[in-house]
Amino acid sequence: MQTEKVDKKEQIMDAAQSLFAAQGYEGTSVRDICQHAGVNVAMVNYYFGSKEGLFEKMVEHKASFMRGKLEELLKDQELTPVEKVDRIIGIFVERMFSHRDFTLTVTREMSKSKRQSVHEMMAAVFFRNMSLLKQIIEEGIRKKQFRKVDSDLCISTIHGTIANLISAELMLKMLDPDLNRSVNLYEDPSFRKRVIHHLRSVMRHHLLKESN
Amino acid sequence: MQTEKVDKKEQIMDAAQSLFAAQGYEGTSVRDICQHAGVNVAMVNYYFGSKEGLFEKMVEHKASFMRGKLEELLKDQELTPVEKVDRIIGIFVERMFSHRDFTLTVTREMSKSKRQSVHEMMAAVFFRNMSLLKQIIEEGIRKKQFRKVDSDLCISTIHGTIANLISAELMLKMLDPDLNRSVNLYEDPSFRKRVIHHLRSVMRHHLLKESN
Amino acid sequence: MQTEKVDKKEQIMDAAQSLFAAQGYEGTSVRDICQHAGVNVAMVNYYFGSKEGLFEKMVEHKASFMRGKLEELLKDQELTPVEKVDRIIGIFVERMFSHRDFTLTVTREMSKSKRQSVHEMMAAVFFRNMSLLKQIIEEGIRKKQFRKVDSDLCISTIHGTIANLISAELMLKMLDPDLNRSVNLYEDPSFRKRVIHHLRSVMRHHLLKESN
Amino acid sequence: MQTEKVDKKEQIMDAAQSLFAAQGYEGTSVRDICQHAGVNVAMVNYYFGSKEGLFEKMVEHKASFMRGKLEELLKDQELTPVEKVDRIIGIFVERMFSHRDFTLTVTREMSKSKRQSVHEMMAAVFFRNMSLLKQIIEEGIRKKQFRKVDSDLCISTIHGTIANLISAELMLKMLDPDLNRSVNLYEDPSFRKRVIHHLRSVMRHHLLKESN
DNA sequence: CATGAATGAGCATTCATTCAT
DNA sequence: CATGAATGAATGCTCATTCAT
Repeated sequence: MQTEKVDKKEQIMDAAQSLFAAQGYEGTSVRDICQHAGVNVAMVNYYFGSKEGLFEKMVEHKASFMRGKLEELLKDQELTPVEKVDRIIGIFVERMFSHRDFTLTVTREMSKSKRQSVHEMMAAVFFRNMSLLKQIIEEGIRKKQFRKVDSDLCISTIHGTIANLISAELMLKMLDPDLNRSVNLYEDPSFRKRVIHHLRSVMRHHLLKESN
Repeated sequence: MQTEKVDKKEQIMDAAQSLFAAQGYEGTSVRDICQHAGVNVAMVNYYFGSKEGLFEKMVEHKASFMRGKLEELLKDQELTPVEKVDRIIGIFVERMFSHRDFTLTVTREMSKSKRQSVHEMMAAVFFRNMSLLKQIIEEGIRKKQFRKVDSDLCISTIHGTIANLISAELMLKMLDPDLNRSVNLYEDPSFRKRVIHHLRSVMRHHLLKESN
Repeated sequence: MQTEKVDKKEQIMDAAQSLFAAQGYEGTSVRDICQHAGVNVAMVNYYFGSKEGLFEKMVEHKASFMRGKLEELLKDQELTPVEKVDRIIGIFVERMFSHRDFTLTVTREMSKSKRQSVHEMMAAVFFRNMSLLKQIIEEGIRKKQFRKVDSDLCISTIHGTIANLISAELMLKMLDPDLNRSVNLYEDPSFRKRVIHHLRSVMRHHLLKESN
Repeated sequence: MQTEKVDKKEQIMDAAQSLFAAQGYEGTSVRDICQHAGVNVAMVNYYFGSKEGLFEKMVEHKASFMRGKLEELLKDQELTPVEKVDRIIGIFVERMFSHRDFTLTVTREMSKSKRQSVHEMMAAVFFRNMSLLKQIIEEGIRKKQFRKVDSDLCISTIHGTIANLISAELMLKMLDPDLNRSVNLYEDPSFRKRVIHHLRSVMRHHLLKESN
């Protein structure tokens, strides 16, 4: 079946994504992935050529969710720069939380020197999204609506805050024991709201010449 | 003899730290570490019991640099809360940049489900420092000098920004090509100043009721 | 359709022959063969039952070139024994050089203990040709034209010399660097002539009671 | 123990030699070799780096028996060229028969294109011995004791005859059923004598201007 | 306290083959 | 008669660890 085939490849990529997130790339064996995906060990090499090929294809496939909306945002003439930043923060939090396995994996593997090509591919995927944010901030500065902030480091602040919340779940729950109430913190709408509100507040205070 | 032993242990931990940072925990073999440290393969198990034991001891040993100064800071009655935050940002940037191998490793391995005990130990190490920062922020709120901000998420913003700068070096250099000039970005004093200034500015705008 | 099938079978056997010669039986994968033959992986098992079946069928099919002329030679009453030996040497050199891939493969695989049936089949193929040569030599001895030579070992000398030239090409070119001039040594008529002349000379001196 | 260590390496090389001879290089697995040698699978990689490394080291180690005596022979001023050839034939037959596993393996693997370095190493090993024989024949020609024969092809005749007898044992026994009497043909002194006598006779008739 | 040798489990990958269509 | 997908066993090799000294 056509659908069957697609399913197997996707099953493998799904299993890979969650196992890579939980155990890291090297900490996850192909056997592990195939067992979770319910397919034969040889299928990974049959479909993806190698474990590394699977990783690359998985990143490419899963990264697609990030593309699209951001470009529209940039072109929208109706929105003010601060509204754009507000929206971009919302999109980032929603997407990175929804795809936290992917976020975790990419964040972690991006800083390794092994597998240079994968490394660069991931940097490029992120770079694309991040440079849009940079353009929006610089647009705000040009329009004199924003202070002359360090746009590159603003990106690290936004992205770093969200990534940190995902990777340091345990520490976060030690700091705020209330968070243990949520069965799944990142799917809890009130937590998402809290994070979005915090980040928007931080950025508004930082970017706008007169704080609200 | 006594010093010899200590040296070898330290050599192993040094080699482990930099290799774990570059290749990850599972991506680094005990043989690799021992070869870099110039010691016999059996030494790791001899001294540390296991590879995992080495990791744990290495984290404990290398984490010591984080302790000390922060407690003094909290007790210092002369400093205002905002001055404390400024100082703490300076300390964090300097230390995390100086010990970026350690930061990278801990950030990455902290989010793995395997090796639960290590996981918890690392969270505890970080928690200790982070909760001091939290106390300072809440002290500022109590003294009506700060807005009623989300202190837990402020910690993620500070820590996440710095960690992001360390782990996403490649993407950062794609955003700001000027950074390629530095041979070693994280040792470059002007870059450190830039980061500290950005973070202090972000936090001051966010925390203080009237922006400077 | 009918021709298509035959073509595909032959394509597979052709690819198999040259790959087995270059890499050995075990060193060549069914996928390799099918890729070179431009057919589906499953075709080998479909047509030949198994890789071993392909090997057997290929040997049988390719061995046909050896049959035919030799029987006529034996029956020819006009030719003297020494003329028959001369001719047989010519035929062997021409054929073994022209089909050096086959010669190489058979020579190599004949001495393996695995795949007993293949082993015996190949020995039988060769035995058939070699026993004709033996009969001719013994005819010469009977007719008192030849010395009482060791006919079995004469066969090894003729066959072994030619086979050695094919399998030790590299060493041969080290001994006589002039041979590097030929792009394809075994297709070079002057080299063939040289080998035929050498072998005829060796055998004439050995067989004939008075050397020419 | 010092002796123990040497023993294990040698045990592995011994097992490798006989299995490579029986099944070919690719047809023999490292597990197979280690099982026969009574050692752990990892020892091959520990001692020899890889299967290929084992092959190379084994060839180098086992080839040593060929060196030594031949050089002495060349220098011996007392012996006439024909006596030298007689002796060299005796030495070759004795050694190649005694080390028929090695002979078989090298003959077979020498003609493969994979593993180029091994290929060249083996050609060099053989070349060394064969070029000595060439020098002796050319010395005989220079001294007008031999005909102007093709010295390069004479080498193929001598080496090829012996190699053929080793690799085509089955066909040989079909030609001369008497040979089935010997439990181990190649260790049977009468067969060795027969082969030596044949080859000396062939070469004497071919080389000497007046046949005996 | 130190080490080279050794181990067995596990790794990613490839194999010849078979299956469903 | 033909095929792309799938399989389980085997491949060479590396791993963290242990052992004998």
